[in-house]
Amino acid sequence: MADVAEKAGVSRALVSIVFRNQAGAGQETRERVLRVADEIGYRPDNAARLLARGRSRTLGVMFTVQQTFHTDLITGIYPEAERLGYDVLLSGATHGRSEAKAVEALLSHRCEAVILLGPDAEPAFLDELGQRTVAVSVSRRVPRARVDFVHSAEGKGVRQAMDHLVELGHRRIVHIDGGRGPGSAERRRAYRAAMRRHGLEAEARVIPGHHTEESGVETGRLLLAERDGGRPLPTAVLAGNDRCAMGLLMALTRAGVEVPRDLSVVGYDDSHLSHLMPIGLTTVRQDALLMAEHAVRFAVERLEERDREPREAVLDPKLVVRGTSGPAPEGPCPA
Amino acid sequence: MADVAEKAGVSRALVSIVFRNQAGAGQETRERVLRVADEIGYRPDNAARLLARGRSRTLGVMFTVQQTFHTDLITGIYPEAERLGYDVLLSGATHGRSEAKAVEALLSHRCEAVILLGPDAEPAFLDELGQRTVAVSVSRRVPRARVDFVHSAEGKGVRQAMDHLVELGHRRIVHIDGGRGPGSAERRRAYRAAMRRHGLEAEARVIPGHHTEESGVETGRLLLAERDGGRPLPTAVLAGNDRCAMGLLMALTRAGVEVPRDLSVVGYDDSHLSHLMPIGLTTVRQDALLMAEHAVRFAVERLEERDREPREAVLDPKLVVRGTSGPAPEGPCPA
DNA sequence: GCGCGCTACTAGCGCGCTCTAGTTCGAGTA
DNA sequence: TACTCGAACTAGAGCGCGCTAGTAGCGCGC
Repeated sequence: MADVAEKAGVSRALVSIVFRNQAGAGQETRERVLRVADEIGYRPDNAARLLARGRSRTLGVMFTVQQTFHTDLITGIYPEAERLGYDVLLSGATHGRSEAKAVEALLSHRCEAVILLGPDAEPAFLDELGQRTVAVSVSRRVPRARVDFVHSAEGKGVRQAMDHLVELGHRRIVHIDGGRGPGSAERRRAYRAAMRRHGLEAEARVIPGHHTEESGVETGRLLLAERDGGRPLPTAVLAGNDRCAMGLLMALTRAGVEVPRDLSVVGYDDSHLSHLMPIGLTTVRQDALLMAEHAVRFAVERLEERDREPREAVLDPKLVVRGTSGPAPEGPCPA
Repeated sequence: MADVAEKAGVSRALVSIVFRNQAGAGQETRERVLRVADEIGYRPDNAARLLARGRSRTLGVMFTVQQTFHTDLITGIYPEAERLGYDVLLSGATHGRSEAKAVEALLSHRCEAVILLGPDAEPAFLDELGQRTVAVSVSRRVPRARVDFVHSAEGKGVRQAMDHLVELGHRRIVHIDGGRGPGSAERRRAYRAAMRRHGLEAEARVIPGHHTEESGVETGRLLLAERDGGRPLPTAVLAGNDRCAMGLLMALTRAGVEVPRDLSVVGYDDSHLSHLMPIGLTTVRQDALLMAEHAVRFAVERLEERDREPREAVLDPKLVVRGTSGPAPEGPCPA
């Protein structure tokens, strides 16, 4: 920077002004400074910048690598953050790199706020984080923590899916649970409520699982084993999310079960996996772009107005009917 | 930091020593400092740290959101970087956020080296980047640029796939090209060579495409239209990558073409999509973990020994036979 | 001629840390 | 006793910027 200043015949402060696009520099000087900087190959150093100005204007995003829905969200986070003048830093939680570690990395890089995509951490951890900094949780509700929250109305999504299935004549509808996964608890509750509402309480069954393909495969195996033991297959399965649904489909199709003729499957997320299936996965769409925008806006607004209370955004999901759901094997029989 | 120092009754320098785990502090003092820091809630500020020590020990990783293979790579990058004492910063290229922008973000955050996952940028850009900093390209060869390079032996992978198909009796084998995608040129070349080697030169056909599901779908439509126009379907397709293969499968299966009975499909990458298909995608596996480790090691070693020449690592891929490849419809007929 | 306001610019402190070059002190050695 | 030496600790400069408070110069109205 000093070099640029000298070569352009101005002071460092002036160079600083030019690079911050601040008023107080003549047009001519401005151009000269930029030209010289380009020649020398000077680019402002972010670390020093952050240090000097106290604020980093950087949002940290923690996500789970492999979760395709998260990449959809990230795609939406970048432009919205840029629009509001914020930088974005990504930190992935993976096998062997815990969420805590990922978040720690973000904080030590001076992120002013953290956006957590489908966090799986302890509520206590999240609350503490919320006290320490501005935090937004996407997809996972954290009851009493000081954390903004963006999610889709899980209940509504599940209800739409269930109504769709019941309308198709399904009665033996099973739900694969998402365990501690984001949204699972709400989905499970909504499933139970829907079964009750349709008078299918006796048929209700929640199979424990989680939001991975493996879980779907396992459940598939379980159901097949039960069938071989005499218990009939369910006619429809509401999976915990798309990945789980995909695993289930794989296991069933391999065993000769035809979807949707023998059994219907509904996923959740409408991650870009959904339309990959040859027949297309019927699923509940969450508007990732909109969720991302809300998350960013919440973070930024809490940043600019520090004592503001955390808020909650609930977006309406929408059932997307594709090829994996069809009439119940027994044919329609209105309950 | 000053607060911690004061409260612990030591100098700031000593606190610094403790937090850097450096020799020069008594065991007792060390514990006291850490305890006080914890009480106050002090955590060292990375920006200041970087600034002060001149080196950031941070690797930047540019990846393409949505590319599942990249997430596989990232999973491998984190632990290896940590092992070598480096921090990792992620920056995604998405729709509307160019690779240049993503890289710029990394550099301005003081990354010492950049690892580019399947970069799609101009060779000139990459070369310039290589001059400016330590850069490693994964999957994409950059002819004369000052950039390390990690990839799998595309030729070998394609050859294995082609041998597999020919062995199954296929002769009309089509290749969907990956356009400018990483590895495409090599794969195309190897496909042509394999066809020639098997005396199928006359049957060789490369359909332009790229590494996305959409491209696969389009090609599927094209082939079906051609069939309806009288030109027979190929008996096997070697797709540019897994995503393309998935799209193709979707299009074909929807139209009633049965895989692998009517047509075999082979992908490339063995991204975690591959085992999702009900019947499992036959594909060429690239060892993401190993590639990630090499990339990190290259970057670090060039960092520690600055005048070292860029290197190239070529890893052997392996054909993974799953359900989408089977005997040619006409039955085996050794060429 | 004077003060006024305005634009274009500058000096220099401080952000939170690391690091070099010390100082202090007690144990070991001749 | 006089010294060396290493371990434990400290003072203070400096990393590359942003920012506040200021100065220089100029046209303006009275």
